[in-house]
Amino acid sequence: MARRSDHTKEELRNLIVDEATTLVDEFGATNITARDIAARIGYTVGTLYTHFDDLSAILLHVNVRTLDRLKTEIQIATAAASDPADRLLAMGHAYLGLAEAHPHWFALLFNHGVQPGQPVPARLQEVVDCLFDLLRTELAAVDPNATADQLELGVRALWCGVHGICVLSLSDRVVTQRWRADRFVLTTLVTHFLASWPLAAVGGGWSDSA
Amino acid sequence: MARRSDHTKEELRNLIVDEATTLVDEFGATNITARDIAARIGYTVGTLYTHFDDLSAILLHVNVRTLDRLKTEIQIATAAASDPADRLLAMGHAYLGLAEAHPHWFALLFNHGVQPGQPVPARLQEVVDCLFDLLRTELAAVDPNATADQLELGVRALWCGVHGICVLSLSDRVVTQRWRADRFVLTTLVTHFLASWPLAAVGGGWSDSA
DNA sequence: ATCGTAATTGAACACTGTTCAATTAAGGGA
DNA sequence: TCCCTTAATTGAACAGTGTTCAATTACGAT
Repeated sequence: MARRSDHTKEELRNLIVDEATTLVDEFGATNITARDIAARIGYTVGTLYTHFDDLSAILLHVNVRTLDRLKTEIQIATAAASDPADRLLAMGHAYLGLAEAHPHWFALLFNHGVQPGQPVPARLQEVVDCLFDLLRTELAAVDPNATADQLELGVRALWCGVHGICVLSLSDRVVTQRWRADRFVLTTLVTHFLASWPLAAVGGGWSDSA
Repeated sequence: MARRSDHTKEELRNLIVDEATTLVDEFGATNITARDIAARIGYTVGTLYTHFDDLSAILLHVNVRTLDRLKTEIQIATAAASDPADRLLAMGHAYLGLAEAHPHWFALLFNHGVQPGQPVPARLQEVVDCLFDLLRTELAAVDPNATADQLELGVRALWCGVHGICVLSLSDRVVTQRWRADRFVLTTLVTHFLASWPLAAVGGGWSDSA
């Protein structure tokens, strides 16, 4: 039953990640199995391991797709706004939008950690860096007088804030009452942040280049 | 080998949760097993299931402990500060402090979700509500003129922001470079937020009492 | 002392990720 | 055309997981 000619090595790899992505989106990463993926593409479970080291490796590639899509949607959202502050707000809403539309992708992205070992996928780091750059550019445009240190702190603070909204939005776990105003919270956070940006009081002497 | 007299029903329940809490703290929830817990307290795995429905139920009780501890530490931090704004900042740092000291507890708290079904543990909701109340009180003290709607949005925004810092701090997953300035980020976020609090522009007409 | 009740056991079950010898197909050389 | 090397695919195994349940054991009341 081996069908070596049906797909090239690379096609099959993509096929596996495609199917994994679909399954994660629908059922969540914790509810899918290696045998599920294999069955849906008409192969046996053993085949997965000739193309990937791990099930974990497959899921990491799903994360790359999620980040790629996030980047795309953020770029689209940015293009639609004209003011730097508006662009930052739009980026936040795009972030939240993807998290709401595909919670399982989002959960996998931040729960499925890389082992304490080094092997951080290059493509993943690359997309993250790109997103940070987008943020930094816009925040710098809001007030060109901000120092580099302030800028770095600000970017991080904004990212964290928006991310926190997304994370808590997806978990009616701890905060159990379903919250229907996440977008208002997002606007509140970003607007307040930008209203006093940059603040002279914070932003000096934190970077430890040790 | 049954030792019914060694512990009462309630003592044994506590013993199980105690051991689970310790193991989670050391190894992380994903790396411990029902048999591990049982072995460490000198019982068999079957015993766990006469006292709890699920392994998941045991982990939920671990979460209750985490929240209790969080509440305690936040109250301690609050007591040490005199200004409302300082208290809010101190609460944030206490939050981050626990997350850094016990990352596995923290991860379990926000990853181990309750099923879409209803059974939200009462004690859990109770502690969360208490924490929100603490936040609301302090934020109200910062500016007594804020409306109730603004207050609700503000509390949520602050909580989310701080939470996001904690979450991303614990994951060198996506943002892979280890970040040593989380406390500065926290100060930046909270300070900026409070510097323009409350903002008339946001805070009206978001609450849908439908 | 005996009995009934209930906690405890340990052996099973179905399922997971993962491995690996054996099988099968594809391509090249005679 | 046939064979032979190479490599992808298989399917049956393995160890380990959460979970169940009849059988066993110990306790408290009679």
